[in-house]
Amino acid sequence: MTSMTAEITPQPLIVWRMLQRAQVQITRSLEVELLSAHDLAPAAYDVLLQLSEATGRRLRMNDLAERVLLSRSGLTRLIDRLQRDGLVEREACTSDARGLFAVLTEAGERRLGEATPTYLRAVRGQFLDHLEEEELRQCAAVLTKLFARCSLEAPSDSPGAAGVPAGA
Amino acid sequence: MTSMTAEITPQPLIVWRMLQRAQVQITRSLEVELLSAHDLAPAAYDVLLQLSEATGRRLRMNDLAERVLLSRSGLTRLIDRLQRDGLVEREACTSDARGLFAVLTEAGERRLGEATPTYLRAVRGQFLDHLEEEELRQCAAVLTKLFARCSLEAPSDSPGAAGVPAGA
DNA sequence: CCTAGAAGGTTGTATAAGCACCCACACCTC
DNA sequence: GAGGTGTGGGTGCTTATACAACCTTCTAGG
Repeated sequence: MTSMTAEITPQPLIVWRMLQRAQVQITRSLEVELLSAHDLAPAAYDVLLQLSEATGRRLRMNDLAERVLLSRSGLTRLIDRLQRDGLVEREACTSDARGLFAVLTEAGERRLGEATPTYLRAVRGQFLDHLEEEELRQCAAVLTKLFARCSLEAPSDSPGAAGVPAGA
Repeated sequence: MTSMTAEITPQPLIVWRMLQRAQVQITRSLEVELLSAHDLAPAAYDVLLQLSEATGRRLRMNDLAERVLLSRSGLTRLIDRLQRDGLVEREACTSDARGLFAVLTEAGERRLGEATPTYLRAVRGQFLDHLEEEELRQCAAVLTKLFARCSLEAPSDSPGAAGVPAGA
């Protein structure tokens, strides 16, 4: 059993450790698939996805950086790469000369479309498929609670965020 | 349901996205605390922790790399840094001249001891404290299931891992 | 207006991590 | 016991990311 001397890892801590490992391993497997099949890093996929969901398929750099949890400089470089590959473009913001939009291109949309089945397959295969509906609901509840109670920023489409009237 | 136009992100997917964000944000906050208070990156903390839990306070490089989910070269460099700071030492393996042990030093143990309250405070404050016992149990159950059913490698002290006969 | 300061983005630089490759030793077969 | 294969670990190089400093433009106050 886990105890026999002083208990170094109290039970709740183990949950944290498991969570960490699970997340890392799932993410890594996702990364491998996405990279090998579509030459797309997870962060890049995330950018394309966020853009595709945004109105006008465009987002201000700053806004986008927050959504994908990247520093602004990190996003600058990521967009550089995506632009080089023709998946996004930068477009000036007419109402604020400092501002720039990252805009999803046709090619970017296509690439996102190609990659999405891979993405879904990976996430389901490593995660979602192994949970019952009930368990999934529990996860959702727990996570929602965390976002509400910690200072965590919820994803734009989670319950508690704008466009999703929770109980609907 | 969540829909109102075409639902781009089916409900289960949202769980995944929330999980990702939560994990990243918690980890980041943990990193900030650990770095600012103890000049210890999370990976470094993890290494010290694993060593402290190992018998003889030592682990083979390869073994350690697996436990902290780092590539071998990544671990080589991390141990380099920790060794430079006097927190671990390398020690030859008598039974296999190729092998090396990473060994926790006194200083490393001390540093781990200092950092642990910070670590615990962060994990609890961002995560554990916000969940009821019941929710925690649900999380544990879900994660355990994942480790069992996916090809994920469980942490050494989780249920399902070696020295831990689940029900004990 | 003109200036002070804040905000949006990019650039310089540092760091951690991974992959591919390399060397030394171990094991196995003959 | 000599050669081939595999394993443990380290090195060279590339990459993604962060932080800090920077430039430009916007906004407020005088």
